[in-house]
Amino acid sequence: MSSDAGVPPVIGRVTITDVARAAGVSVATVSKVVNGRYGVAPATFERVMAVVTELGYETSLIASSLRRRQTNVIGVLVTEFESYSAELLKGIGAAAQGTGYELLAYAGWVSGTPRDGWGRRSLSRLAGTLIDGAILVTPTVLMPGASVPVVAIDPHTGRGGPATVDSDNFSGARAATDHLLSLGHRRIAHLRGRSDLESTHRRELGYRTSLEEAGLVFDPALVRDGEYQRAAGHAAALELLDRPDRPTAVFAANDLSALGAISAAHELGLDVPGDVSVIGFDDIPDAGRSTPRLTTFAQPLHEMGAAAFRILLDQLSGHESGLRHEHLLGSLVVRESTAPPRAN
Amino acid sequence: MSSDAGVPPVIGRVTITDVARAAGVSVATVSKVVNGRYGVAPATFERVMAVVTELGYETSLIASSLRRRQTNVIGVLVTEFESYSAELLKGIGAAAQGTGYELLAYAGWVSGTPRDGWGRRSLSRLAGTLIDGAILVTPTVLMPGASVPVVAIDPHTGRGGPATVDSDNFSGARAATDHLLSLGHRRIAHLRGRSDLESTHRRELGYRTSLEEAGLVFDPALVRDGEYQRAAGHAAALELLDRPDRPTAVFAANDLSALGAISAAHELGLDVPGDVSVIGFDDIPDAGRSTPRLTTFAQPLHEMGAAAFRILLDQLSGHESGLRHEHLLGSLVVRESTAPPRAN
DNA sequence: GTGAAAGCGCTAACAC
DNA sequence: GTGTTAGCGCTTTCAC
Repeated sequence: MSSDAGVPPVIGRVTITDVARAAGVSVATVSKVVNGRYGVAPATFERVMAVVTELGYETSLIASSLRRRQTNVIGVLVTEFESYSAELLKGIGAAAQGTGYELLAYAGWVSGTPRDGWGRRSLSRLAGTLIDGAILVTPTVLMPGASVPVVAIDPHTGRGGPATVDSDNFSGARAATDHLLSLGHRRIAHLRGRSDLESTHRRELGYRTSLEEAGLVFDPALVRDGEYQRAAGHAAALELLDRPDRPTAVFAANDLSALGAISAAHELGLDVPGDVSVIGFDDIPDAGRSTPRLTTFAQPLHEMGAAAFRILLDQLSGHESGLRHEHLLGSLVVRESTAPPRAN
Repeated sequence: MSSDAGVPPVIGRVTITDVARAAGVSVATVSKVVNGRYGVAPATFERVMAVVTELGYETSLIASSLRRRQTNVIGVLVTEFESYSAELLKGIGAAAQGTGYELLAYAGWVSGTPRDGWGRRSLSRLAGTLIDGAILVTPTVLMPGASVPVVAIDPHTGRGGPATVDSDNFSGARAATDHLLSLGHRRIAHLRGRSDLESTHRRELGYRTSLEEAGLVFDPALVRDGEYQRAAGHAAALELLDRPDRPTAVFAANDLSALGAISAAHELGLDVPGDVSVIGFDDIPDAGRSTPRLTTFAQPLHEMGAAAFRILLDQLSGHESGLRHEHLLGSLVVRESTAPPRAN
């Protein structure tokens, strides 16, 4: 019967005012109790706490963050939740355990709006109030004068701006292309990523450099936009593979578009890797479960997320001296989607 | 030189007041312009917009949500970001595309605090202000009187409370156990999940029911707590397998603990599935990439997430008639970690 | 030891 | 068409 021990029922959200009224004190006192400030009589403390428990009151993160300076919440800003960002998130989450910080992942891209602005927009909307610091995943524009510490993962920008964490896009692309080359492929197509991302250009450059060093002439007709997406990769691969002089291998700028390429090949009745080899980039979880299982250049996504969190923590605690640019190495993972070209 | 065309530099976050001052209007007018309300002269509109662009102003999600009724943001509340919640998140994210809602995933469990309360706490902190509705992932306590629509995924509670989405824990566990049974196993151990979750009990019940129907007596010594975690699964399996009368097969209540069991077996010099078969539950991405690849009962995590989002959207748009409890079916995925017991 | 009051950035009535 | 003002829920001086 404790639920009606003199405390009137509250409809909707329980606010500090409800608690104050029920406990017969002012909101200021409730605030002090809830935040463990000094200067409250033990008896008052008890009484307020009882009501707090009774009503199930929790201070509103929003209201308090509006007034306070810090929230102990770190924001992870992504365009949307897909494999890549989800893997980073796991790494960030693991690193956050035990630090006392809570994580808030925000997918701020509303389809239909221009894609570029999401990072800046999300940051502006959350920073300075809700979050103490932010990890930006693949931001496309520089954000000077951010009001909180920021770490960017695989950003478009160079090293001049905020702290960054990235992986070896260029050498990874070279490793992927070299793998195809060493298998004996000579007609190697490339499915490019999103043109607004720096990683796209670095991967394409790696591809072209490897081709060149192997003494092959770069053929623009063999390059298509895969947009880092499954559907786009599928469509692009369809065009590429549906012709007599089709390439014998495809280097996709990420796994999603590689997976799209595989399904396109299947749709055309082509065997992978028998008729065409496909290699991806990232090593997202799905890469290990496709048929055939995807050969890819693996990025250490968990480690990248964890590194970003650590750097941010450094900045938050005022260690300006902390490492500001971390570059992590990936590795080639050879599975089943690549093989020597069929003898002609 | 447009960056100093009469607009004073602003330090820190750009607020509506800064814009108002720079444009020579009141904050109310800026608010109207920014929110596209009627009653603003074209000239004023232009001028304000120019300053907004100039300064890079974005309305603070926090401040506006404190005042407004709705924010167009849906909260996904999880204990932490790990494989299970990450997969759900991807499904939710896909369903959210194009709906105009933004997603905010909040990991509200700070290690060191009691685990039970996180859901209620997170919800209280965000609901009524920041988010219009919430998807709770594996909540452990009922939350009556939530101030926003809520959908729970795999909740502890029955169907009396909020809308729910779940999978077939009982029949999935039966399918997993039956698979082991059909291979000829008779000594089958079970690694239980977290005791505060309903799914744990239903999976254990499925296991025991299958055993019983096969005419086997349930042996409590063959059941250990795997806690749904890798490390706990490892430790529990170590005990279970390091004895002469060790079981020939292990049914782990989820993939993480199954993966822990496999590493424990390897540590003991046991071959999987040669010496001991291991089967998991969930089919998280890692299940497809272990050595040996894990046999498991797959839950349709993406679909579950998408379903939860759809139900929430229904509630948000006032369709009280919408489906309130969705039950999705999983399927057995036989890979390499299970085989008939070695002939003795 | 406690409460009144100001103010965080914003929106919405309501004046002007 | 524009500005003034109140107030969302909270924290924090500063009186009492």
